[in-house]
Amino acid sequence: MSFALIDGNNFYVSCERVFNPKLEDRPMVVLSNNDGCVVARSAEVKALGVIMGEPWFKLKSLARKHHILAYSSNYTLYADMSNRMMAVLSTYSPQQEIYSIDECFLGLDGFDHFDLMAYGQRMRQQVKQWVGLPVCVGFGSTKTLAKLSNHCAKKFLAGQDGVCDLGQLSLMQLDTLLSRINVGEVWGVGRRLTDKLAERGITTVRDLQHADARMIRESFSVTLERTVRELRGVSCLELEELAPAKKQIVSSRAFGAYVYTLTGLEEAVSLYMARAAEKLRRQHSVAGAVQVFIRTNPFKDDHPQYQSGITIPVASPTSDTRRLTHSALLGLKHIFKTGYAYQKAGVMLMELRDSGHEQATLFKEPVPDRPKLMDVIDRANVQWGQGTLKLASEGVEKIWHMKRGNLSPHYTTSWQDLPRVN
DNA sequence: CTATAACTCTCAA
DNA sequence: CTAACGTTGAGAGTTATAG
Repeated sequence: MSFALIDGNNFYVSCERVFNPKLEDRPMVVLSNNDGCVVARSAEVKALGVIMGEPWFKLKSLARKHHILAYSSNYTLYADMSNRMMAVLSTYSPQQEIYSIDECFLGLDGFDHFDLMAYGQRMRQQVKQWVGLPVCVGFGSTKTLAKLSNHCAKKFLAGQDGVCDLGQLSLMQLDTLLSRINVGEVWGVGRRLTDKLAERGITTVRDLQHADARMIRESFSVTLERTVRELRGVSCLELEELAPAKKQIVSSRAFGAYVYTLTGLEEAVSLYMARAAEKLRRQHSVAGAVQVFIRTNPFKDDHPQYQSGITIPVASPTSDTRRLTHSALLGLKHIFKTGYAYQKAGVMLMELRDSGHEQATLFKEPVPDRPKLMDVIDRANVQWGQGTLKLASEGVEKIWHMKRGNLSPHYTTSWQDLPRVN
């Protein structure tokens, strides 16, 4: 068994460029919610030294100097583009694992005598032509190696034209290549681990590949030991074709403007719970407990700080927005303290299980579930847009709404957003 | 004491 | 003019708590 890992290049940036070709070759970024941080960078911006996650306001002067364009994130567009890309790639193997919005693994069982380099080129070419997005392809005998291979393809380290197959290198070539890649590029090795590994003299991928497995398990973790094995070509991570149901569902957001009142927080929590409950119903689960949390802005150290959260069990597991919201608002009242500038709130659905065979309750619920009502609400919001039907507790003013200063049109999902051609 | 729950840390996109 | 810093999910490891 071997794997392919296909990854979109600067995915969000590339999505914007598909519909606005003037952005090609321009230094540009896409920002996180509230136009807060840089979450995607074009090659031109990377060359200027802009790092991932940098707060946008800190880049303002650099941006002026180099005419960096910044787009608010348009997740509706990116999700739709992702679906198109995944659909094309799914035709290249009977086994696909969609790992994130911009990357997927393919299982290559029985592709032993394929010309993988040519196969990868076909994927690239077809995704570019049919969807408009540039991608890179990496092949390897384990998922970790396929990931690393993709990294090489992107950096033109051992690949040609955005495709790389580490399996085609001789042992000597591979050894040399791995000794030139920093250990931090390995899947699962973040900044913290990079530092800890460096203390033990492990700085390159090659170092990690040859590290003593028992030492790694004892000094680090079983996870890293698995990574070492995978680097040696021993497959420890399987392809997960169907995503398992989530064990928890979170909906949280920073506000566009500080919120000071309980009413304001109640509106936000109601909205977040509506989104979370939609996700819950989509995977046909019910929740046994609800967590709600609020906090002030931790970056403002001259402001009084407060953060709190509370978990409220629901009387019986449910996916009914009204009952879940009721519990969340109960919790919110409990933790709310007046006199603070709140910057973020969120809800979490916990103790999830399959709906359908719910435990019969001993006592009658004060508020009974209304599954048909929930179904009508979900359908209406899909058909006519989010927020078409909602609970009154969400309110209407929403002065705390996200900041999205430079949002591109929903080119692929809204007729209204299509530019007029005259 | 052990078993579990709750919480913290790390990583990923 | 100033102030302006993401979201979601998982897993492992550690600490607190119940019995």
